[in-house]
Amino acid sequence: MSSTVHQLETLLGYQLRRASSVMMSDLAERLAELGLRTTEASILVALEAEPLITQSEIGRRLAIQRANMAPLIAGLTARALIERTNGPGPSRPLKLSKKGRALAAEARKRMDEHDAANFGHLSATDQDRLRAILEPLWRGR
Amino acid sequence: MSSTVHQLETLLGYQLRRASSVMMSDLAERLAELGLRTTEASILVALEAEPLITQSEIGRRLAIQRANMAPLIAGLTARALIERTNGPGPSRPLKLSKKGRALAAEARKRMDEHDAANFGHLSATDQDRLRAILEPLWRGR
DNA sequence: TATTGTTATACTCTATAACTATA
DNA sequence: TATAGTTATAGAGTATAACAATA
Repeated sequence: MSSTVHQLETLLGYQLRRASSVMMSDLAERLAELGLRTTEASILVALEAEPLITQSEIGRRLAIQRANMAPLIAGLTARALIERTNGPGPSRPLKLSKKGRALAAEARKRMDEHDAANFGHLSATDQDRLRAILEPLWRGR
Repeated sequence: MSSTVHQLETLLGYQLRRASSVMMSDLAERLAELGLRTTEASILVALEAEPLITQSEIGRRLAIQRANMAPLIAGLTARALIERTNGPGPSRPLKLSKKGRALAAEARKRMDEHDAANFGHLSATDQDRLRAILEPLWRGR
């Protein structure tokens, strides 16, 4: 019956935050070897998975706001990793350049290695359980 | 045998990031009603749980660097939420003021509500499983 | 009018380097 | 010397507001 004051570690939200922070650092390190930040890599990989979508559509998929997409796309374009196509209207769908496609594949490989290194020890069942818990948290049930 | 390009959502690391991001936003909203940012609230709650530790020790517990602790502590001190004691040496252990203790309790309550709202639907077993997966990720096995 | 893309701006968290003061 | 605290500074991600161009 001691007046135990709860530690932050008892909170699942806190556990999630600390785990995510360490995971992001690990991923950032792996991607830095490719000259990519995590957001840049996620854009390349998203575009690889779904070619010819617009930058605002990528932003919607990755939860990056329009205003923040602009400089990211500008940077990737300046590095000749992506190109704008001549779509009709203001949208200008994006595509990976040859160089961009190769880098996207490399980035995807690093992400796979990151996942394997950090979650590979979990059983397939536990991996499925984890996904089933996490996904509704950000998709909103 | 289609050449399916993997989606980011298949990666557990990505799931963790998106979930953590949404959870942090939710928590930040709840704490903002108390005039606290997440880092500030975590410092108050940590100090409530373990009185009279130094600011660098708090930083070690919460993974906040010394250099970043300085302005945080200065801000909380200016708001009369914490006070420095006259410990020997350069350490100057911290303590919550009466006002700080009350706010820490409020913050802790918001954190509990946040956890309940977002993880409360999970069975006790699933909550234990989640903690057992997350904690080693940041403690380093 | 609604959407896209852009610019400007600001806030939060995090990171490194360098300095002072104290044991 | 090792640790604590501080200052300055920078990078990265995220947020809002406002504007122009296009359907």
